[in-house]
Amino acid sequence: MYSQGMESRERLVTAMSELMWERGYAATSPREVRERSGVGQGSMYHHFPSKRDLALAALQRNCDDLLPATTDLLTGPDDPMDKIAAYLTRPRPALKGCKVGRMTQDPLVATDPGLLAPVADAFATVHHHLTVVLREAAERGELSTAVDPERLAYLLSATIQGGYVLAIAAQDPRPYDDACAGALELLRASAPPAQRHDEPISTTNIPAAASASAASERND
Amino acid sequence: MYSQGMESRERLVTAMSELMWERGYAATSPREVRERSGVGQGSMYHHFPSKRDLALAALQRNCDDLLPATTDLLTGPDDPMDKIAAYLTRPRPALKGCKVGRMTQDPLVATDPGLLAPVADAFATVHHHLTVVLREAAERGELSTAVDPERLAYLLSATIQGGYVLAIAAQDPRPYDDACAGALELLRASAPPAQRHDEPISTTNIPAAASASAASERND
DNA sequence: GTCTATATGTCGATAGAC
DNA sequence: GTCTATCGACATATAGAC
Repeated sequence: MYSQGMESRERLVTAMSELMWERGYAATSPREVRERSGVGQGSMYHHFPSKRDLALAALQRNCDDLLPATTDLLTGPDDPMDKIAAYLTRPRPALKGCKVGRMTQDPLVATDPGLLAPVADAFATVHHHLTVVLREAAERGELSTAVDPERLAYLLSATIQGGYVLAIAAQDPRPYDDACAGALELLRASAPPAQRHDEPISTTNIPAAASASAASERND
Repeated sequence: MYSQGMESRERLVTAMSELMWERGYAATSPREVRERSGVGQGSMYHHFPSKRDLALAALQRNCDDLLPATTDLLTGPDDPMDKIAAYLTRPRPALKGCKVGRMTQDPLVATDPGLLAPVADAFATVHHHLTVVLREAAERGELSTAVDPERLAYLLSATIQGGYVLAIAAQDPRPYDDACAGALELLRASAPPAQRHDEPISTTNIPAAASASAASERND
């Protein structure tokens, strides 16, 4: 139930949004949406002729919720490697998974091009920005020029998405935090020796990732 | 429908196994299992008192199907970095996803410790073997000693699992192939200069990953 | 072990009054 | 725009004969 001032349509999208994150698309029923939103059966089908229409609006909403923060960060004025580090260590809900990425594992979404489109667009946008920043970092000698920035960009997105999978399997955010921390350290370790300004090579006393995943509720 | 010689119980597990991969647990109905297995209603509930019991058997089966190949590879006699390379470039069904990892995205599985256990065990086993091999590689100077092998092991598993997410979103195996290829190249690029015996540093003419994901049907 | 019949609930949607 | 009533189909079993 949400505040009375919120319009029905808005409440429906918000409820569907949350439920798709918590349970996925196929597993979310109109009844649950009605109950959580406090909107009646008639109103619901007035605003959205089918469950799929509501899901499309909710999916779009979830993408719009997550993308701007990432885009702003990656296109900001900071040093490229600092932006990569910030992207990889930003707090994320490791045990809840990604509002957007999770949708790819729902067969009803993955086989429906219309529903998959916003998800594909979101990942394509992140990939583009990551590629640009990684290329800049390589040009400054802050990471290896032996690996294609496009590939590295896919690697970083995959690390985050796969980190969720490992964390949920283990019911522990650590695999997520470790995967992201490992990616960042490996990027830095690949930098040409002249430019390396991080810690001396050592296998002991590696600081913990300070469980970035525990804190906030950002995502992709 | 499967061969007549197959026992009912076996046919049920096989059908459930396939359907859980294709559609997930929540979205698979007893009716579909009956139809695909050709086993009648009575027989089904004779062998498995509930859908969950059948799912547990199918999940166990999927883990048993995938683990041995990985374990054999990683504990084999080859050079550590060769084993890592083989693990990362092994053909996998990028657009179908992982039979085991996919289960973490099904809310009904993720919130049921009994169902999640075989999944958690499978990932823990892979993580253990990867850690051992990565540590060996680091000791031989074939990759950076600046990154904890445990973290790298999580990174590699996450790369594969996240690669599936990106490939399905894009409906194209390339993000999967690129993420894995990028991880391997980055590992190699991180090796101390003395031991690097791969290609000279260059940003052009990087060979394609030869779409490993298209070929076979191995998975995790 | 396998079969057919039956049961109870929910899904996703439609109808039509207000 | 919102309400209540209703619908046919399917989900997840259970009952009980063979």
